[in-house]
Formats: sequence, structure tokens, C-alpha cells
Amino acid sequence: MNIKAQSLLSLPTKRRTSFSSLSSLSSHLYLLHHRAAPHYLPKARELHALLLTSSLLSSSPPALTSLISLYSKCCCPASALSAFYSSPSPPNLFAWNAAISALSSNTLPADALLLFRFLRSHPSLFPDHFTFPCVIKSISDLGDAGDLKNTHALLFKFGLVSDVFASSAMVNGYLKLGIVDDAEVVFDEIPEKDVVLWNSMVNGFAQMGRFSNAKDYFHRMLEEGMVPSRFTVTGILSVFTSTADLNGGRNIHAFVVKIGYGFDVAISNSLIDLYGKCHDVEEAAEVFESMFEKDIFSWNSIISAFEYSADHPKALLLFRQMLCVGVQPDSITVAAVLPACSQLAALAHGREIHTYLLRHGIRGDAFVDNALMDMYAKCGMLDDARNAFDVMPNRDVASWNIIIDAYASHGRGEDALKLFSAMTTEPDEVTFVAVLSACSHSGLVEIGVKIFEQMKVMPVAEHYLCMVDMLGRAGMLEKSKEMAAAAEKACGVKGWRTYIAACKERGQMERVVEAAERLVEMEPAGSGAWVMAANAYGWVGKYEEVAEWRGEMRRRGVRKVPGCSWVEVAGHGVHTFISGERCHPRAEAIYAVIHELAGWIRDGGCLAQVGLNGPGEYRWN
DNA sequence: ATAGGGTTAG
Repeated sequence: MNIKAQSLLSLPTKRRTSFSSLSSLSSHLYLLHHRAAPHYLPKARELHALLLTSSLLSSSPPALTSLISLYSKCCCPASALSAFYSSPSPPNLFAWNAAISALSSNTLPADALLLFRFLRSHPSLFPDHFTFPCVIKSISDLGDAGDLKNTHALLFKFGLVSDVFASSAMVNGYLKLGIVDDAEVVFDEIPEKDVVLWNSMVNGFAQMGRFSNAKDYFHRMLEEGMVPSRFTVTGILSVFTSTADLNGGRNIHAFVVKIGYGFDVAISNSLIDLYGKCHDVEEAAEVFESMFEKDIFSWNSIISAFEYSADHPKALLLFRQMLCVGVQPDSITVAAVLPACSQLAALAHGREIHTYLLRHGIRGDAFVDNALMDMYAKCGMLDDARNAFDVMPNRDVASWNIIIDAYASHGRGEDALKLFSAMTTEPDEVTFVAVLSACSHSGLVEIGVKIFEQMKVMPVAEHYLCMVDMLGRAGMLEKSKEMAAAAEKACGVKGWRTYIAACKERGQMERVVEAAERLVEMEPAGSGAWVMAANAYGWVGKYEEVAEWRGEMRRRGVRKVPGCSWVEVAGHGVHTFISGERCHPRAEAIYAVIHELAGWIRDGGCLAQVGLNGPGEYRWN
């Protein structure tokens, strides 16, 4: 046994003989558990067995406490608790505290509180300043405001109101539950505030979205000479990230460098997130490149940063790099990178990522499942999207929105409506956008109008646009125009643009001219309205007006930004077509097909305008 | 011997 104990604990030989065992064993346990993580569990079990056979557990109270704490650090609260309960001698307060802590720090708050109740009915043991922080944390995790206040009162009873540890936990709890006044009372009560207590205020306010309070406390703590910790920095950074305050964030960045936290991984990750959300993707990339050590957060943040800036090719490229350097993507990576595939209609990549998920057993959550479904839908694979929907274990409102929108954009309005009425969650704003666009694309005007009038959410720009579009497509141009005018406040020029498209479709060029003039009035610097008005005059044969509008446009220096579209061709990358250009190597063949299609469309009795775009080419890897 | 904040990503 001794040899085994020696090898396990790496005890020096000399000490082993003087063992009185207790102190040296405990100190080794202590050293061990400071480095503990789940992979230490086998060692912990071996140690446990050893302690049992050597009867140390009954003779040495510290050994029991250390063992409980060790199991806790191994994320094994069940073993911690069983060690506590099976202790040969009655556990002392240290052991009780360690056991309560093991439960509360391993997301078992209810069990921690149960154990606390047992402790409260103990005849000779009383909770102390080590007990309360864990208990208060558990209560806050459960979100019980009444219990929190009762426990606050208990602090008075046990003379712990000025304890900074219990008070930090109290502040966290109160702010988490939105009870600001009491949090501030607790805070003010503490004569010697430490940095953790300050952080609790700053981060608490930051998390509840009271950003100016968070900033106030941050500045106050600096004024009072507190040295901010890393937690302070990440907390205050989240404030500037949430408010998309680039300048405020830059100041913190400078401050971070000044106080020497520039190479902290978590802080750098927060900075990437900050710059990403503020659409300064170059700066985000610079922070990312400067990091010596990148973790999964760094990769996920930088991929998202490129996604925020709609640089989908770069997001995909980074995903590949991530794989190359051997960082395992997780569900968050996947949920960030799948939209890139959707936006690029890059089906091959989407499938590849899906396969990757399955192969590596990455557990899909609602985000991933929704992103997969959306990717299939956006790549035109409606059946695959539907299949993903059908096998999804737990659907949230986004899942329903995505599948309804999928049917809508594939022109399957009836199916979309069927799904809408089968919804098992409350519809939200987005649902109605999808449903209205379904009606719009399938000519279901009456039902669409009824849904619009009766929907239980406040109409926003998107809803109005759907209505303008729906009425316009159905040829109800006067009604469509009324809707565009009514929606001017909500969606500005977009309503008119939609209306104009419908008028063009119907060949109602007078209406186009009229609306385009209104557009130019509203948005004199934008090119779209000018071009549209000029073209519309052309279509009705008023060529002088065309020249006039074009001339005026030139004088004012309004320039047209060419539009572009793209498509992925299996095995040949993504091809982009820019308006007015014909630089694709196979432009001729492509146009031959377009003209053939146009012929079919015309023969089918439809109006068609083709040949406006010219093929270009673009590969993103 | 035991304790509070535990940061950042969809």
C-alpha cells in the first residue's frame, strides 16, 4: 500500500516514514486538486480507495474535505457527495462546505440547497462565510427572489453582512434577478470592496443590458484606485460590443494594452467579437493574427466577424484553416459557417459540413439543425430541408420560420400555409414575413390580406413589403400603391421599389414613371430611382425625357453600382455575374441558353426581360 | 482543508 501511495502522491521517501500521513497527504491532495480536471478522475478514485483501506478517512478530517473538493474539481459531484455521505466519522463544517460547494459549482443548485437545509437542522454545526457564497450562488441559479431575500436576512443573523465573498454572490444574484436596489444596498454596505465585488456590479449591469450603469461602476472603480482584473475588462468590453460602440471599445483596447492584458486569450477573443460586431473586420483580423494562442472562441469569433461583414468566402476559408491547424469545430462554429454556405448557395460545402458533423459526432442543437435546414433550402434542396425539419427533435420558432420560408420561396404557398397552421409554437414577426411572402409568391391574395390584417404582431417594414409585393403581383396595382405610400414611414423607398417592379411586370409604365419620380424626390443621391425613371420614360417612348433624366443624373454625379448574382456549379466553384459585363470564358454558350430559355418563356405567354447581366467569374478557393 | 466573479462564439 505504501509503495502505491508513494507512487500516486509522489511523496518523498523521507516524508513517507515521518508520515503521520495526514498533513503531507492533505497538502499533496491540495496540490493535486489545484491542477485537477476531469482527466484526473481515475487518479482521484484510486486515491479514494487508498484512503478507505488505510482508514485515513476516519482519522483525518482534512483528508475527507480534500477528497470531496478533488471530486468536485473533477466535475464529479456524485462521487463528492458519496464520499461525504459514506464518511466513517461525522463530517465537520469543512466537509459540509466542500460538499455544498461541489454541488453548487457543478450545476446542481437544488441539491446544494437541500444539503444546506440538512446543515441548518444540524444541532451543533452552523453555516459560516464559506457556506453562504455557495448557497447564494445556488439560489441565484434557481432564480428564486424570495429565497434570495431570506438568505440576505440570514447573513444578518450570522453576522456576515460585511463579508465581501457572500456579498459578491449576493450582488450577482440580485442583479441576475433584476433587483437593482438591493444589489446596490449590499454593495454600499461593504467597507472594504475588492475587485471581485466591483466586477459583480459591472458585469451584472452589463448582462442585464443596463450599459450606462455598467460604465458608471467601471469608471468609479478606476477613480477609487482599483486595479481592474481580466474579468473587469471582458465585462466592460461586452458593454461596448452590445452597444456596437466602436470608439468606446477602442479606448478599452488601448487600456488593455497599457495595463498589460494585451495577450490574454479571453480578452483578445472579446476584442475580436467587438470589432466583428462593429463591422471593423480588418481590426478583428489583426487581433486574431496577433494571438500566439488561439482557442475555439478565437476561431468562432473571427468566423462570425467575417459573417457579420457578409464576407462569406472568407468565413469559409477560415473554417478550412481551422480544420487544417487541427482545431475541432463545435456546434457554434458550424452554426456560424453554415449561413455562409446558404448565402453562397454552396451546396457542396454545406453537405461537407453536414457530413463532418455526423462523422465527428458533433451534437447538433437547435441552432445547428436550423442552420442545416436553411442551408438546404437556400441551396434549392427543398426535400432535404423538409427531411431535416421532420427529423428535428426539438423545433423552436426559428425552425418553423425556416421551413415555411423554404416552401414560400419555392412557390409552394399551400404547403407553407399548411405548416403555418400546424405550428406548435407561437408565431413571431419572422413567421408572418414568411407566411405573407408565401401568399405573395403563390398568388394567395385574399388569405394573405386576411392574415396581414389579423396578425398578432406589430407590422414592420418587411410585412408591408410583402403586402406591396403580394398586391402588385396579383395585379392590384392601386391597392399596392396605397400600401407603398402607407408604408413610407416604415420602409422608406423600398415599398416604392417593390411597387415599381410589379408595375413593370404588368407593363404599366405610366405608373412606373410616377413612382420613380417620387423615389427620386425621396432619395436624390441614389442611382436606382434615376435609372428606373429614365428607363420607364424609354419604355413609354418619351425619349426626350430619357435624355433629360440621364443628363441630370450625370450633372449630379449619381453613379450606378452594378448588381451581381452568382451560382455554384458542381465541382467548378462559384461563378459570379456582374451587370453589364461579359467576361465569363463561356459567355457565349451561357447567353445561347438564356436566349433559348427566354424564347420558351415568351412562348409560354410570359413577359421576359433577359440579357441584362453578363457573366464574370469569381472563385473563392 | 472548504469559499465569491469565470470572461469570449451562433
